[in-house]
Amino acid sequence: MARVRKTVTIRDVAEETGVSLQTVSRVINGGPNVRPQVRDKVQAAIDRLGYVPSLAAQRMSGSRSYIILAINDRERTLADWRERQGTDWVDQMLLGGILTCSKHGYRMMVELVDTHSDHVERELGAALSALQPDGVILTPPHSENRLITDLLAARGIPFARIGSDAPGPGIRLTMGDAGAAHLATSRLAELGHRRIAMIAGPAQYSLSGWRIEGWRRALAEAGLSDEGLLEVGDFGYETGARAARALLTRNPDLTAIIASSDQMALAALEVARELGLDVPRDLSLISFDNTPIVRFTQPPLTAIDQPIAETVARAVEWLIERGGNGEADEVIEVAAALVERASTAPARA
Amino acid sequence: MARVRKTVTIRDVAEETGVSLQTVSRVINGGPNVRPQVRDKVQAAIDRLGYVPSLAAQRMSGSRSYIILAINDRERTLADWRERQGTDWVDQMLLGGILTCSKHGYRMMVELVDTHSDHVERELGAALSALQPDGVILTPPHSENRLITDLLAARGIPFARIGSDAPGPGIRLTMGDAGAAHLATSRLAELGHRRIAMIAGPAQYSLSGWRIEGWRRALAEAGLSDEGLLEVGDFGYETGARAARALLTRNPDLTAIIASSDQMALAALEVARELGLDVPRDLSLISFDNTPIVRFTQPPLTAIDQPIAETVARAVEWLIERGGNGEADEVIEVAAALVERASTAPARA
DNA sequence: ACCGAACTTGAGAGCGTTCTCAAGACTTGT
DNA sequence: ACAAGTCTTGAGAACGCTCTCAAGTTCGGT
Repeated sequence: MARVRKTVTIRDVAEETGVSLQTVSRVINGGPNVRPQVRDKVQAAIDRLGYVPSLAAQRMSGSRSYIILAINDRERTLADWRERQGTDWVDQMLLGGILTCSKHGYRMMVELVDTHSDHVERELGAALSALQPDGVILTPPHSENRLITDLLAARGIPFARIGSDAPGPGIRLTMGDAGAAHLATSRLAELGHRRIAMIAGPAQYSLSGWRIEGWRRALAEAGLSDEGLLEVGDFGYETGARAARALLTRNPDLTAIIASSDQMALAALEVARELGLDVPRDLSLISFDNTPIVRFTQPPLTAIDQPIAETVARAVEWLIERGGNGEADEVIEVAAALVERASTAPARA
Repeated sequence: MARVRKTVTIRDVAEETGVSLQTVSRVINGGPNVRPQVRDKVQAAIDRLGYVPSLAAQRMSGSRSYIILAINDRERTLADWRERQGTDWVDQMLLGGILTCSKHGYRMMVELVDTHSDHVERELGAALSALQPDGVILTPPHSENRLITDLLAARGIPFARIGSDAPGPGIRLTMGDAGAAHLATSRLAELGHRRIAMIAGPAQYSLSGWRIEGWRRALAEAGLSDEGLLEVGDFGYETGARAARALLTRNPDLTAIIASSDQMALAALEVARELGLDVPRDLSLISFDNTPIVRFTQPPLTAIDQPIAETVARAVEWLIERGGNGEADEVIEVAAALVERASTAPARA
């Protein structure tokens, strides 16, 4: 019915109630110093007219932009996407972000930025100038890129670094990578495995190192060696397959593999099949990520569930609630969990 | 190095080059009537200063907002997400949209809106008022919601309806659902299958009907009956399992199933396994969507590849390029393809 | 050369909000 | 009851850009 042709502005509300623009503005922003009676009257008019402040205008007048910008790696995102490998990381992140943003009246935008180019600064700078976000969320590997963090710090934009605990500006969020790898490895040792390999992610991701560290520590605690048991992939299927093949041919006594991504675990599963190994009878397999895919493989994979959505949600919350005030030398750790499925079993005798 | 503390504005560029704001604005927007010499000088200054126009200010001054808003169903998105069922639809859509938007200097935002609530109008209206997008992309089931399309039409915002060909305002994009179902069914008939069942999606989605129609037509052409071969699910795993069980117990002679989503196909695969049926020896299976999951099941599933990303890309392109000018009684059809994998085989003798 | 047309440039208003600052109304303490 | 606050309200500028419109400049045809 209320067929809105012309945009309803704060002025309409002011005229409707007979107060000044400023008073309406105060009501909108929950500002102090407004008589309850006036506040109610204005709020009623807002509801009646269906008034919603224009984001653009709010931004213009020097206040917040109500936008949180999430930066993802373009190259990897595109590759995942093109090959339909399951970009579920993006998905989880987006949803965790959108939900939390909307809870606070914010919006989330996703920007794909190329890590490897010299244009990083230009690309990111352009996005920041255009959007003027109130906060930025950096995912790996951008969260470890000094160029980027410096740029953000110089502009005074609060930001969160996910998957990084390198010192420097910005709040840091991690997902308990070392602990998770330790947990997975210990569990395998508990099941009687003595030769437990790791297919790690690329070295430029700190989390790769943390996982290796957790794995090594658990091995040491169980009195096991890590010799010849580490291979590195790039999180993708191809390198995962190569790594698995190398591990399995080099170590005939291998009975368990921990892969640093679902894709690499999938590859290991396939390689095992090719080599005539049964999972989990001959080989136990644990993956990182726990994207939807691993529930439907044969057998379903035991996996470390990375709480990406929750982590991003926490990052958003921090940015909105405390992003404004100064230094943030804080590390938030969101715990990952081990989801046991059918790809793990006691070691063969 | 150029450590930007204060935002660079159009005024800085104007002063730097000694021309008026208006002239700089013309250069930015590629407007006509600027001497090449002046244009170059201004452009050089823009590059030198690293100037990027503020989206908010551009929007304010009455021109475009450079924002395309994509509306998704909140309920379904959340359910998918919570259960980690793979929200790949969102993913594909987002990426297709983001890429195309950024190619044209636009941005894409995702808004989750609840279909079933009476608040649809309010929720969407608020988003529109706040963002003032230059175009809106509606996905099913919103693309068929009269309340929504009317609201958009009344506000004069160009919009694209994906997965709907119901007459009405807005451009419509479909993904060849009838044709795809026909193709899948014919292929199965070709392989010698005589009893080919369909697990369809819910009736409120037009595409469910189109797929049924394509299936029926192909059956008729092959001289086959559809009796007792149709079940309906909600695209999710649970209802898919229920439907598959019903079909398989009711029809002992059934040798092929087409499922209207990957999740439902996965469910059918599991039900077949439970019933001791081998896929594809005893039962052929074709799914719709072709999300990453189906490549890694055992066996990998033959699937109709829904070109979601491309469809959204086309929608975005249309909105940006021709969204402005008036009526859009146009239907764009993006073709789906059949990707054959190991879940289909000749009918058992 | 001359006139009208087309091209090029600039000045100023306006978009919808919030910020700063000042003025008026109401309290409180003595 | 009066000075000194504290609350409440409003006026006007400012944010960065594009629009409209008018003025100045160049060009083509005769």
